[in-house]
Amino acid sequence: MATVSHHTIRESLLDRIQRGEWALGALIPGEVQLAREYGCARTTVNRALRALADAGLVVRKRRGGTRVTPLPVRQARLSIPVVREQVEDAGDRYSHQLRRRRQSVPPAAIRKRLGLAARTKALYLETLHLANGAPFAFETRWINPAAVPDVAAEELEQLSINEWLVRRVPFTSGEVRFSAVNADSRVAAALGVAEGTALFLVDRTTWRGDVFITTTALHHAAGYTLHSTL
Amino acid sequence: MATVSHHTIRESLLDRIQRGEWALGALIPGEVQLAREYGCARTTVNRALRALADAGLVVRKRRGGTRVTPLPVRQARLSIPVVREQVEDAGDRYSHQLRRRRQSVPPAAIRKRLGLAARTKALYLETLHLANGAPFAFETRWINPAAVPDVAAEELEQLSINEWLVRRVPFTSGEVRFSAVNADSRVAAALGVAEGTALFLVDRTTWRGDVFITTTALHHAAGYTLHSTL
DNA sequence: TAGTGGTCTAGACCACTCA
DNA sequence: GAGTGGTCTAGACCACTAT
Repeated sequence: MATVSHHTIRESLLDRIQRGEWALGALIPGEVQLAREYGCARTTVNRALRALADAGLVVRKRRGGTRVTPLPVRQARLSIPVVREQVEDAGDRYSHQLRRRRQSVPPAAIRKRLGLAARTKALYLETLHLANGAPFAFETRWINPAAVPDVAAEELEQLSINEWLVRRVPFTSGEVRFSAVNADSRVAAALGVAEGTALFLVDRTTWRGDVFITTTALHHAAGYTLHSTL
Repeated sequence: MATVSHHTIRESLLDRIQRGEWALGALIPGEVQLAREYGCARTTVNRALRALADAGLVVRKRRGGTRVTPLPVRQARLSIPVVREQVEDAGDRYSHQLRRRRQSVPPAAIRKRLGLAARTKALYLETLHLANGAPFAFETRWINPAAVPDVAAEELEQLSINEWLVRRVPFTSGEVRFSAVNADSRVAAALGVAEGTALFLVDRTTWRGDVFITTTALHHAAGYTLHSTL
């Protein structure tokens, strides 16, 4: 029997969309109709269409049918790996240095983000990540002490705080922000670049339920590129 | 009857993973087992698990079972909208200026990327995108003339080339790169910032099948931030 | 070779929303 | 009210791979 997989149908529909069989914003045939066309169960067509909808290529509405997305907004999926993996995936040797570690009262902006009471101390860490011994990224991080078990200093020699948290403290949601900044003197010194150099900054905040866990700023060395396919 | 939806199961499993019921890398019960536990069809459990796998929280292998991802690599989904929408979504008024438009022989790097023969001319465009009249992003773009129908200059007064291409020329695949660069004199002048200012650069290349369509560099004004949830 | 996930089917009922 | 997608079920067979 002619096996018609949801992959086949997905590819076929994608092709038909891209060839312009249906205009942008136009209605495409319903699931029942397509199932007849392709000679398969409606479930199979449904799965193919759901995949296309996930990819943002069609928009589906009950009773309203399925339409080609009017203005195709392509989505890029970025994976945000642990720094060590980024370095090792590039074929480089990873190492890290804990540069600073203290308990202190965070600045107001951070305190608010971590949901701490005034004058409460939090854990502050500065880590330098290296690739083949050269600075790769400079990380500053605040940790909500109430949300995270104690970290022994010795542990941080083995595992960067970055990876330690990923392994030990699960989070339920998070936010990332990417931007470009000129290196200030402190970061420039840490990364060994000239002050003012454009750096790729990744800001991340994570929490579990409604408890903030940590917020971190990762300044990547000059030339760093984040890429993805569309 | 107690309706057990794949959403319910997904949430429940997510919760159990996040509460640490299974260690990182540990095997979780099979689909049949879970179906019994939740009192539903295997198909339903399957769908929930597939969703978790898509999100990168579990890894599934035939015969090998389903495991909690050893090192959870969280994925961020970024949508890359048309510049106009970015501006308008922020509540600003969008406008654009076509600053330059000429046919010329592209530099070797670009020529190679577009797959053009030596000395072939391509279309080069410079566009300034504005938000409330202030520079928002400066776009330079090379277009493979063989892949794209002629663009009349008048059309580009109505629609930026960015949006014109999205609407008129479907593509099948693409690549994006994000990085930080110091503004050179030309870009600095266009955006009205000091030379050396850190700018967020988005490089995009798209093609249809194996024909290159266009490659573009979008320099965003200082302070631009791209964000996403994890 | 056996066990696990991957997938398809045929049928059913539901939920939403457009006319 | 009716048509479309959303989802669940029960059963089946297949494909991969760990042992």
